[in-house]
Amino acid sequence: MNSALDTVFAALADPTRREILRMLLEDDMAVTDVAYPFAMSLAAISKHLAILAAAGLISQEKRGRVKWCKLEPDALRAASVWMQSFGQFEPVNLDAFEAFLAQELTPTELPEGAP
Amino acid sequence: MNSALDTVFAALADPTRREILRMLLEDDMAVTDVAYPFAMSLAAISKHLAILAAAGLISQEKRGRVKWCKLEPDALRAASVWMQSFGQFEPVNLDAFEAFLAQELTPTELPEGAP
DNA sequence: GGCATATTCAACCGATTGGTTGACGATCCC
DNA sequence: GGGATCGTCAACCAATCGGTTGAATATGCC
Repeated sequence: MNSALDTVFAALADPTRREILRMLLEDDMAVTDVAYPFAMSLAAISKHLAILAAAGLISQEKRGRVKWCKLEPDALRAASVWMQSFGQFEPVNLDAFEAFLAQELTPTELPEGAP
Repeated sequence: MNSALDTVFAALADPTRREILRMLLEDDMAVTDVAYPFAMSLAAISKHLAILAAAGLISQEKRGRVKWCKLEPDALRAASVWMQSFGQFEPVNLDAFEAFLAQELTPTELPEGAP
């Protein structure tokens, strides 16, 4: 029924894959460079990347010989929303939050740069 | 190394287990009652509950014959924090967010984490 | 052309997962 | 005591997972 959450959570359940995501948080990387710090074969990393891509957590684009991997953090949104529905620990009303955002951010002061 | 996130995300990767958590969000339940809506054996549900308990997502307390299952949403906190570290999808300044919360919530409905 | 580099494919392997069934141990209640 | 209810245990099964190795496919470079 809800296989998007299945694949996202399953992808996040492996520490190698979480570490890959953490690495991609800093910058886009080629498959070989992703594999370098890990004590496993390139083929294994290639499989992990395929799983992350299937979950939508990364995208892959081939330029020439090398395939670049890019983090797609939006794929975490559904999972995050699901988790927040249990959120006694994150008790905010999302509608109110979005209203807050809409009112707080002027067109010229984008979120990251806000003083 | 980081097996807490492993077990939590793995537990969340199964739709049956997520549905169980959703049910427990409404109220504590006995094992038999948890199993009732599912088209699978009681033993299967018992295993799912053991996995959720091992991940810390529920607690189980036996009173007489019946074993009561209780949601433990705090176990989601570590996973939620991990996910938010990727939080381009949550582009808001956290300070502003907390200010919003402080202003929006009356003192009687403060979240547990509020200062 | 020919070699090196980047990545995947295919076959295999052992361990784990999600499910079943049947037997079993507790507990409640008449 | 004895039957019904609650839940787990143990053994089994097919499918999936995470990894390996070796061959294959592109692509870049001299």
